[in-house]
This record gives sequence, structure tokens and C-alpha cells, in this order.
Amino acid sequence: MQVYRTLRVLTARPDAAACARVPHRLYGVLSAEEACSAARWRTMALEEIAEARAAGRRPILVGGTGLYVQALVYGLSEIPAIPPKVRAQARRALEAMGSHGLHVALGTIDPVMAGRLAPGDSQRLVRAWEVLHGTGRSLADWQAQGPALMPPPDLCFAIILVMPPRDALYAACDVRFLAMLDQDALDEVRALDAQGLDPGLPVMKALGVPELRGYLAGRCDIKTAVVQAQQATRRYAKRQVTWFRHQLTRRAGGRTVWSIITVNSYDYDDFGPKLDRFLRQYG
RNA sequence: GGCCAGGUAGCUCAGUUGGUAGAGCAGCGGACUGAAAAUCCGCGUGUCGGUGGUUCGAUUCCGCCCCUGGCCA
Repeated sequence: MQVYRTLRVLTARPDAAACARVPHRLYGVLSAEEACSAARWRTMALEEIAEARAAGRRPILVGGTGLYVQALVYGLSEIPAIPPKVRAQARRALEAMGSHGLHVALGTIDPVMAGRLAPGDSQRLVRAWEVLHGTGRSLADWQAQGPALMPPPDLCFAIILVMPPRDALYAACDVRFLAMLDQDALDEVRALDAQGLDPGLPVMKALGVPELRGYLAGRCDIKTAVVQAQQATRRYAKRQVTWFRHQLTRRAGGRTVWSIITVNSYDYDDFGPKLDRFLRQYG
């Protein structure tokens, strides 16, 4: 979400002071009308990493997008690009028959993927559908080849997860959204609305966007919108915790080290020393 | 002080003609290979306000007490 230009406040983009202190990359580089992808971001990230290293700098990746980090560190299966026409057809198919209907339909042409996916999992069903129609082969076949798009062999990663206690994490989520409102998040959503974008686009699903759009459209009061946006933020944080706890760490191989730094608060005095120790150990 | 209506999960409530209870939301756990801040899957977590009584058995019926809201003083 931080890749899209339109949402500065709601995606917590680093401010001018932070950018002046340290170069920041890939924030707000795409138009909201575009849909990024893990593969596309991976390409951009590898370019930035190469550039930083050429300049003698150590790149630090910050964020909570498990899939994107995984794509970068462990690679992706190489799958041909799907023509935009086919992608649009897949989304129309979902709209026309619903996710359960799409699941049934997929079962007749790609039983392996249909068996693997839950009937309600619309996003993956659409992907399975578009890959089958766009390439003539099942997504299961492509994925069975394993990750082909690996990062350069001389790249090493150290992954650091800072894990606060759940109640502190949730309190921070709640405060974060209120702070965004203070920074005119509503104006930002008004401006986004004015663009009249396809509601299915990724930006339209950024935390806080559906909730604030609901308020602006008169579907709920501001208090309700805030409570719901805070809720969505907490759920997202919880999903991140699950992802990192299980996905990222379990595959750590020779080129990757990781550390979960458990902290009691967001106070630098607490996690700073632990972070320093980790960095000293792995250079 | 009197009358009425309520006290059941973290919240809002349902229910049990007497056999220790269930929905939504919240919460918790999990999945994740190209729109991932997405999209899904699973799990009730409980002195049924307290205390006596009736009963084989009470969250349910009865008495008293406590608490909340409303009305009347």
C-alpha cells in the first residue's frame, strides 16, 4: 500500500524529516490506478538494493507485508504474465457467480487448485482462474516447480521482528489511526474518492479507506468509522504476527538469519539494546 | 421509601414448560507463491448477581438481600 502515491497519511509514509535523515525508496512510486504485485515489487526492490549496495549503503527493508518479503527473500515460481484481458475476465467471472460459484466452476477445469482452495477464498480463486486461462496450465503446476525467481546469490538477509505484547500492540494500532485522522486522513480519502477509481483496486482496500469512505458517503457516523478502522488495523497486525511467526522464520536457510526481538513496549530503551546486539552479531 | 423492568461470555442479547446454556460482535489460533493493509479457515473463552428454600436435580420455581434503569413519592 505504501507503494501507491495517493495515500500519504493512511499508509503512514515517512515524513520529510525522516526522508532527509535517511534515503527512503519505493514509497508512493505508483499511481493509485495501478495494481502492484509481489513480483513487480520484488523487481523494484532488487533494483533499489543493488543501487544501495553499489553506493556502499546497507539497505533496510521495513514493512509488514509477509508475502512481499517472502517473495524477495525466498523467490517466486516463474509464471508468465497474464494478459490484462484475462485478468479482467477472471474478476468478472467472480462478480457474476460469486466465490462459491467460481469455486464450483474451477472444480470442473482445475480440480487440483479447487481442492486446495476454500470456496470463500475469492482472491486466490481469481488467481487460479486467470493463470489457468492465461497460460493453459494449472497454477498448481507452475507452483510445483518451486521458486525460480531467486534473489542474487550474493545477497544475505537478516530478518528482525520486534514483537511487543499484544495489548501494547493493539493500543498502538488504536492511537495510530487517531493520529492519522489528526493529519487530515479524511481529506486524503475525499481526494481519493474524487478520482472515481474502480473499488476493486488495491488502494481502495487500504486500512481506513473503506471505513472513512463509508462515513463520507453517509453510511455511518465518524465514531463508528473510527472504531471499525481501528478494528481492521488490529486484525491486520494480528495476521502479520501469525505470518512472521510461522512463514518467514520456518524457511530461514543459509543465506538468511532471523531474530524475534520481544519487547515490552515501543520504547527504544527497551528494544534498542536488543537490536544493537543483533546487529553486532550479524554485521 | 413504594411500584415496575432488568442482572446470562469482554460487549449487545437470546434461551432453558426444572436435567449446569448459544448467537452476533470482540478475542484467540491458523493458512498464505504475482491486486496481501488482501483473501480465507478454525475455536465459546461462563460461579447464568448473591444467599436460603422446594426438588433426585435450580441458571430456570419461591423467599430475602445486592446492583442497574424507569415511574411514583
